[in-house]
Amino acid sequence: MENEKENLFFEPHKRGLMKTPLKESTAANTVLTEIQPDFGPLTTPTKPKEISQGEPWTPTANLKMLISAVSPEIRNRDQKRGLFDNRNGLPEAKDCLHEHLSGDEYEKSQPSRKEKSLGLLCHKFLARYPNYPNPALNNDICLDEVAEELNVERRRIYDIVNVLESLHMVSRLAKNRYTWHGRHNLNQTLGTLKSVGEENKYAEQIMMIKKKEYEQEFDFSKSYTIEDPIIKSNTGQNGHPDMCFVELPGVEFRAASVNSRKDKSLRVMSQKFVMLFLVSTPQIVSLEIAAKILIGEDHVEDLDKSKFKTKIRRLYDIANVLSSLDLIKKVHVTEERGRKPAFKWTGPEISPNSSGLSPVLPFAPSDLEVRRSSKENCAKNLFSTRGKPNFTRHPSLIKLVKSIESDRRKINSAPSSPVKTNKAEGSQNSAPFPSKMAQLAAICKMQLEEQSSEPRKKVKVQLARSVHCKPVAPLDTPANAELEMTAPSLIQPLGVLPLIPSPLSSAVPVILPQAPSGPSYAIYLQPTQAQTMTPPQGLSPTVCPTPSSNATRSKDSTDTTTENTANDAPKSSASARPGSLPPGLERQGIKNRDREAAGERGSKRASMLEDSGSRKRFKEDLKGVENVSTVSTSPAPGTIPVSPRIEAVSVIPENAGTQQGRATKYDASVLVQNQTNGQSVAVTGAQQPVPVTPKGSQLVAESFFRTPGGPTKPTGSSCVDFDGANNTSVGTLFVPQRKLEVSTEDVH
DNA sequence: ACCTCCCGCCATGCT
DNA sequence: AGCATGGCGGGAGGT
Repeated sequence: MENEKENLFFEPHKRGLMKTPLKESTAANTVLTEIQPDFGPLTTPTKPKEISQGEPWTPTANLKMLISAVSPEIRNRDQKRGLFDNRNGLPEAKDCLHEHLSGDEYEKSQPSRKEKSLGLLCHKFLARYPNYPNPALNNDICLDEVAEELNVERRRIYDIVNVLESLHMVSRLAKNRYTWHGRHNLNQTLGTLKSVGEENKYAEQIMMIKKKEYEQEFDFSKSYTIEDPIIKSNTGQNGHPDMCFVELPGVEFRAASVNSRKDKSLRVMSQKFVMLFLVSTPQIVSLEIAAKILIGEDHVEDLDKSKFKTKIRRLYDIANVLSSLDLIKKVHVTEERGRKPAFKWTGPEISPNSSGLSPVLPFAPSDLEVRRSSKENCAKNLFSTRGKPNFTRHPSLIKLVKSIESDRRKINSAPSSPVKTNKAEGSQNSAPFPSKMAQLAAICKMQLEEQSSEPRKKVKVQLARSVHCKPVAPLDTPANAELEMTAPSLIQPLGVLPLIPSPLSSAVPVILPQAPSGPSYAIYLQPTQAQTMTPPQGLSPTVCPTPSSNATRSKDSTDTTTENTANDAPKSSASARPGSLPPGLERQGIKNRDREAAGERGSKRASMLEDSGSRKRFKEDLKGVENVSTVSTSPAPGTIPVSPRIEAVSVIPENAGTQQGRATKYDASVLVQNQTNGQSVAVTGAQQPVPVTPKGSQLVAESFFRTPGGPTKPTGSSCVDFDGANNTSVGTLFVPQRKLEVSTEDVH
């Protein structure tokens, strides 16, 4: 196809091809590492030269390097040919290439570890596909091909794909084949994950953990382990043990094999990890806490070290991919005890897909309808088969099915007009980069590719925009200030909040994918349709304001601080975020976001663990709690007497762009809010006034299923933020006295 | 010394 | 049995 603007729609793989091959030097990879962020020179790629570290790079050079590094083709040619596979240890190849090199030299020529990092690999992978692929085109991904082109073992591709799958950015089509969905479903997915996270009371869990830690520090009493009831509670007892993979309609697993491991898979971990960010007010999650929570869900009991380490390893893998997607960025939280690795959410602000859950959400009726339909679709799929016991479906879903189908038809039939998205939205634009060299390099490369491949300036524009956007980012700042102040207030009685998982959660309808029939993905909206979409949940965010203050404070001990970093703001990076689209594009972007309205919620699956007795107990507690929790959201001021720890936080931002991204994406207004509130705002792109045209149905695909209101829904969207805040705050409490420092990490 | 996390063995489960 | 997936953790690069 001709692609219009950017080549967004061409087939995914082709993109890669488009790149202009500069020359690659073996060193290219190396270069990547060091590449500087500048993009300026996107245009002319010069020849790449290898750069020695330390050498100053010119943008052009960087680009070249990146390209070569990234470009599969190039790599294939050269590296592949011999160098590349060190692993294989093909001496011959090496020899050929590096005959002249001595052992040391040879080694140096080899790609460094960083160059082979999953994060960089992910960037390369992502560079191959548009953020918003044209559904009408063939968006299939052949794992073998990708692995070959990127010169990596297939195992690595699985790591990436699994995480992308958790975000519904890809879906398994068949053996060795995946379908690329890009960011079309992302907001929806995130909204759903947020809802599920809320239902699972992750915020509370986080708080509990922090509390425990805090207590331990002070030797309060026993050493708590993950085992605490609270944690456990979430986990299993209620009957809903761990949550299962949250699926979107149309994006479900089609392979039984896949399903078999669903519960343990990286995918689930990835979703849970994302949930933690979405429910946390400061949106900063340390690996330690994430690991504890994840372990807790699985098996509280054995929290042995090895298990913990393994979990951490996995989280790094996931984090690398999420970082490549610009959804999170690495930061460090510094406490008295030391520095702890953590990640900060830099993705879009998400309001939970209320799937009906929370009345809170202010959707326009029409929107609701739309969502429903989408849900229904989901439902359809979900219901259909798959019997995984683990999943639960929400009753309300059923209703929707009909409408969904009709929608689906429409959608399918609808002509797809190329969406304009600009890919720029994605990472490419992001001029601001993350600190990490690798990322930068990747980004640069992506940009280059785009340019080369695409015609356009759009990209440039976007870049520019992104830059502008950043200002928005400031959100954080306020927060920081507040934090400190607030922290004290945050204190609550330890026991106050019931961390207990809500029973509801169990109730939560899970969407089951069904796989059977044709790939639903086909359904994806078309641009127009997209527009139609309802405003996402995001609306509610506004509501949140209150929380904002809370939020601010609430931040967990750690994070809190950090974010503010102004830096972040700037970076914002619009870049990556899809949201940040050029004006024209924005709409589309928005649309995309919107669609998500419906959310499904996953249910947890019952895991094996837990003792029944405790479960019961928890369940009961939960019930009570839930109610409470709903309420609880509101902070209970003063209850707890803990000393706040967050006294001083120092942020060390480096790059920081965190939130900006979000801001970028969303309207200014939104941004404003954010700033005001601090982060709490959950704005969804959807809101944006996008005039859409309707074909409302289209959305369908995207929309997840949201659970219709679950029974009680614990927190409304707005509440959510709130909760987070509370939680956080709580966390803070626990942590008190430490000084937290957050620093974004750069690259090293 | 600690943080990261690459790498690939090998289990799992479908075909 | 063969192959696709992907859990898992040893061990090494980076800082």
